[in-house]
Amino acid sequence: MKDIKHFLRQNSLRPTKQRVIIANYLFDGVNKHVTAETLSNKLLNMKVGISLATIYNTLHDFYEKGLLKKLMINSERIYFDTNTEHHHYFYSKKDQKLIDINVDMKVSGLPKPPKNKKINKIEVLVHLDN
Amino acid sequence: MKDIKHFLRQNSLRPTKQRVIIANYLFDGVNKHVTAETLSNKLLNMKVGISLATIYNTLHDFYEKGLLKKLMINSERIYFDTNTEHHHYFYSKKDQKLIDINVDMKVSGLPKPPKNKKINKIEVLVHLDN
DNA sequence: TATCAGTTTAGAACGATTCTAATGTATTGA
DNA sequence: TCAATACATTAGAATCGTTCTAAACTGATA
Repeated sequence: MKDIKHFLRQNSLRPTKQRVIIANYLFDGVNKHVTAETLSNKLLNMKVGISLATIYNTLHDFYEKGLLKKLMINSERIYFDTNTEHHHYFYSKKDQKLIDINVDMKVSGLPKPPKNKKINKIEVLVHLDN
Repeated sequence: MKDIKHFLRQNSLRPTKQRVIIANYLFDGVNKHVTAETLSNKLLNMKVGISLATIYNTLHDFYEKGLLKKLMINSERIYFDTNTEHHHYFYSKKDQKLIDINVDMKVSGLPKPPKNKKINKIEVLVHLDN
């Protein structure tokens, strides 16, 4: 509690009731992938009512401060990942589920980027069947 | 013209005026990445008016027949790629542009997929800066 | 060439997200 | 401690890409 407030302040975020609740859930030490909807449901399960607008605002604010990574996995909704380290994913379309790949992987055979462009980062998405 | 109609029929698609126009544009031998919007604009430039609903229907129909690949690059719109071979991409967020990577690449260090799941395909997305 | 299944279309509906503007609250500094 | 104010929250409206609806149209078939 105390440290979540501290943590928010450290990141120039005013520790409001809603942000504290959401941060407590998101940054509890277990990495998570959430959407506005899954987060809202989780909060409802916890008997906490926070408006959707605030959930969107908060996810966005946390993202802006680098506390969340934004994922573009499918075009239906935006996923946020509490693991902001560069890493890769397994993705099961059937389960609509992402699983972190937390080991180093190497990509070989990469061609040169186009003129005047440089490589920022390489993302590997491993699609799962079944 | 003739062969586009033939091509559509081969793929169990009735060669209507609109589908012929769109297929002629999409499958002219030059690979393309389009969204419903960019395709609509392109058709308007060509002085062809095809309703948005038909554009969506047609892209979807072509996709269903395996003539287009659907891309989930960002969550704002759906991209379709006329190159249906498995391949990778450079992506420039700034330019909102995708560039095909048509060389073989190898990914090493991949962990085992979760129980009861098997790897379907591996997609590499190379983000460009600048 | 009549029939009919499949297609196109305008516009309505939808769903995720963003915006608006009114209300509420954490922070500040006196 | 409290007033002032800058920042947050909220319900509900708006937005925007996409899908649906249902009426009009057209390619295929016999």
